Amino acid sequence: MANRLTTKDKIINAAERLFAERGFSETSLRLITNKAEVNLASVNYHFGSKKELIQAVLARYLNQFMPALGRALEEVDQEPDLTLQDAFEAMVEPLMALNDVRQHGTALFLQLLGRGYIENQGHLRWFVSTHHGEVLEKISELVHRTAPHLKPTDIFWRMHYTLGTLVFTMSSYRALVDIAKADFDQDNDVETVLRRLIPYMAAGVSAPQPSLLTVTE
Amino acid sequence: MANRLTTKDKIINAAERLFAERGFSETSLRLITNKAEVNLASVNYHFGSKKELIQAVLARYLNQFMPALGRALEEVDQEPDLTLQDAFEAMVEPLMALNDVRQHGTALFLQLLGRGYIENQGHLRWFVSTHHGEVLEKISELVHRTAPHLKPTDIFWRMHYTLGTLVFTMSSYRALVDIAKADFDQDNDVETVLRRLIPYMAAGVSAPQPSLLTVTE
DNA sequence: CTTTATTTTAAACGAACGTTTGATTGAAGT
DNA sequence: ACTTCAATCAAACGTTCGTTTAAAATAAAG
Repeated sequence: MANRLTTKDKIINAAERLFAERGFSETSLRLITNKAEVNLASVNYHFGSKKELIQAVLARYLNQFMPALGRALEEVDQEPDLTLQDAFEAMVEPLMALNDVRQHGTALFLQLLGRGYIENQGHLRWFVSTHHGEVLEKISELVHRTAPHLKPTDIFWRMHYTLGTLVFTMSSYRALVDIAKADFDQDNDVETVLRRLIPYMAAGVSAPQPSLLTVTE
Repeated sequence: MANRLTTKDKIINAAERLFAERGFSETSLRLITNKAEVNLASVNYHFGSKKELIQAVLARYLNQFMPALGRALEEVDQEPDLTLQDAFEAMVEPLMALNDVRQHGTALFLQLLGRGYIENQGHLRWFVSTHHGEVLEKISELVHRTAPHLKPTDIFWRMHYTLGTLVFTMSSYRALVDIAKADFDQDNDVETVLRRLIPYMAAGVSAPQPSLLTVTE
């Protein structure tokens, strides 16, 4: 009957759920420690500060996901006639694998990612691009290969559009799934929501980009 | 030399800038009233509460934008062979018109919209759909007309993807424009950023949607 | 000018927050 | 058995927050 989880794990498990649901600054340490059934002071004892707890929560997923994504992209890069659709689909499995590290891990990670990007202006963007820059490079490379009509600057913008689509959708994940159920009687799990996104993102990224300078009338 | 702005306007002008930059809950009334050079208590005197101030900030833009967007959509609806690209381009002018109501109004509005959607789970989503439901209906209708291969549920999802693309891009507006300048020596104003988005969104929304149920392999 | 509303002001309120403290516990090492 | 040390705990600390109060200042009305 005893709880085999360490205090540190109980904290991080409760924290990520609440962070994903309510955002970082809207989630107090008192709420986390109540939910985790540990003492308030144990957060600062085990993690140092709230900020370091947030980083630990994000790092647990990033450290698993980014290398796995890198490997999946290398693999799909061998494919001779690769489409952008294929490249995006290759990202689903590493994302879904996060469900092994933790129940609802995929949804939690994407929600946390969205929260992190929006809440703290540019901080997470910097962290990801410096700690996992090679993976981002690889994605650019694959996009360039499968959509050679795009200039590097177009690829830059469209990767950010795609990130926006992904994290905004996932940060509203619960609400959207509930509406889809109520209005269309349609059930959606995480993987369905992800796969539903792919045609949109692939078509968007590879769309022709007309010059913006010649447009007046 | 005298300041002709009322206290109420000074508050709302300072508040929207800070809300857009830092988010609602990260912006204290003390910060707003310092920036606006008014007394702390005047917020509660003129607006009642912080929550009502947030609503007033958003309402000022929504009440101008939504009717203008509605008119623009009605107009473009007359067009016999309308494309989705045209429909999206029709939204640019109402958005840019927000620069008249306030300097940098377009960027501010889109940033505020993004903050509102993400920060308070579902509250703004409910407000917009109940107060401006006809305009959203009109958009769905136009999408259905220009992309008749999509089911209503597909349109629902893709409208939210598009909203995500738009508000995420605009909430990172400053950072993205700066990176584009540094890495590609490319200058972008708000309208350029908006128009650059359109091919992506139009291609994404009108992409074919394969069935998700048959996929198992 | 006097009286009445309206607006502005300084000050304080109570609540919630992240963090620190210092005592207490319980297992490991000798 | 005694010591050591990491872990837990209740309690408090100092800040910051949104909001309220009641007096002072200003504008409007008679």
